[in-house]
Amino acid sequence: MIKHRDQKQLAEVGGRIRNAREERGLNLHELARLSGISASALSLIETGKRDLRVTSLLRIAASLRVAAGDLLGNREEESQASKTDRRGGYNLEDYT
Amino acid sequence: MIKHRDQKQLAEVGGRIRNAREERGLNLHELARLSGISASALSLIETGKRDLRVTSLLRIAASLRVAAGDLLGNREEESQASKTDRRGGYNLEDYT
DNA sequence: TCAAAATTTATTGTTTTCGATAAAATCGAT
DNA sequence: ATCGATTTTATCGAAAACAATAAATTTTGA
Repeated sequence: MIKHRDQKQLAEVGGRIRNAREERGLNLHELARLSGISASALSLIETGKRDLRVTSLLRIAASLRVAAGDLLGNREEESQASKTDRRGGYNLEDYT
Repeated sequence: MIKHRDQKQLAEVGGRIRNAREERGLNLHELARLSGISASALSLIETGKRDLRVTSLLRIAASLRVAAGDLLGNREEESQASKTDRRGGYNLEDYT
């Protein structure tokens, strides 16, 4: 199952894929044939229910002729980083 | 195992991660703690031997404070698309 | 040279992606 | 309301990601 903190991001990525696909007038089966990813997997991806692999993202981007980075939301909000760290601004707390 | 046609792309992504990590003076264990991805997995990723999940890429990018799209090589060469297709420039051949 | 640090590789077990398929649900046009 | 197209959801099996750990290798610097 997908971690709660990842869901939002995956839903955003999926939404961008869906937008690009629909802008191009493709249905899931057509994108499946173009990308080599099954329509059922694409449905899960577009609805943010699956954490796809990077090469899958790259294939989808190539099929839709979109820059892969755009699907990740490249020009978006910066997460505010903690300021309590040494070593050039890095907080080496454990990941949580 | 990773498909031959994906290796080059993954190696490029891995190389960009490594560059960003080294620019920041972090070692694999430190990035592991920041990102929640083990150092051994990071080694495989940086050397292009593992097809990481999108949320892993996003966590690495956040840890390194790099735009995730930059790790995918956002400003790169365009793959020349085939010209033999209907439907607004889409070639619906099977994926191979 | 030598030793510590960093990275790579290997192993094991768990979880997840993914294709294939089919069935259920939703949507759209008539 | 109905029919067809599209999308969603579920199930199965195979392949792969991943954590944890440890061993091997490479790099670095004293």
